[in-house]
Amino acid sequence: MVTQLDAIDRKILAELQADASQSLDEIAKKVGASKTPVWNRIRKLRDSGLIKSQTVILDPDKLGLEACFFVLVRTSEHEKDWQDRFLTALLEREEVLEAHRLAGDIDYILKVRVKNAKAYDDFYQALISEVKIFNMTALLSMEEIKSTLRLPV
Amino acid sequence: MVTQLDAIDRKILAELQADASQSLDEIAKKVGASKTPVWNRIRKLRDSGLIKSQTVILDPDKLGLEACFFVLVRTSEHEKDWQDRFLTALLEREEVLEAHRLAGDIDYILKVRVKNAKAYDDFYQALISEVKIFNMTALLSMEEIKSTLRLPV
DNA sequence: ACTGAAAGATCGCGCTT
DNA sequence: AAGCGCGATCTTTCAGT
Repeated sequence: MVTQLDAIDRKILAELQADASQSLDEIAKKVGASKTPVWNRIRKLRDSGLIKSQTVILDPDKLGLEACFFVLVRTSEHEKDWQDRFLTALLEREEVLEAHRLAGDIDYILKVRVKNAKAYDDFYQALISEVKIFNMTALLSMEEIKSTLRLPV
Repeated sequence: MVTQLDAIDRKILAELQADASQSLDEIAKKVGASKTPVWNRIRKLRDSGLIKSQTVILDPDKLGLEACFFVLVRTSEHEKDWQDRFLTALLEREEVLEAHRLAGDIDYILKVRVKNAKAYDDFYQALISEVKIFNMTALLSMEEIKSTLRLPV
């Protein structure tokens, strides 16, 4: 936490998270301040890195990416070299939307978006041919109940 | 997939995903077309729902949300009423960033962002007091290797 | 379907209180 | 720090290829 946020900063962040295409005037009106202070605050939030970027959210189904898997990965290898190769493989593959290194029994979890089960298998085969993996369990999402990157501010 | 995308649509989507704050001029130049057609395409993409929304991405650590858990949920109840209450609970809780209903052994997976382990326990206690859950396993993320909502277009 | 132009909105910033 | 206001820029529309 770089700096303390006040109530107005939080309102601004909430508005931007809800819809970043709003004009400065609209945001200013909603948070109950005028343009200049709001503009200065947004700039500060950007510069501090708290606002990392601005993007559009696409509908994966409409892009034909209808299958979502969560993949639990266990490895027997814990050397630096193996880890580097594994990480590189994950970063390079655009079907991998998230990858986390975990504490405990399971070493990694991935979120993977692909066209269908066949495409997942292609991904799986490609990955295990690149790096040795002890065990990989895929959990198939049947329904996305909730998906947000809206953080409580 | 509502409509077939051509190469220019894909380039536009890639640019918008990379940085939605770019001006129309910049995008037009990068995709090698002029403003008006780009503007018309973007509007079509919006109207079709392929572009769902525009938002800012915040840094969770800088907001003090330093703990990320993936939660595997098994339930013994499969009635509609139970499911409704569970879904409502998930949708209401802002620390739940993602929730998927799964095929197979594990019924649900959640992604939960909170301040610390204590905050996770608060969430956990609140949830199990609201709805009966057979088994819940939390996987603690040690490191976010990759996190993107950038879909391959 | 693209180009170019032009009206209107919005931004970014300096000046003032 | 907040408000005003102006020039510059960007968005959006439209007539003409």
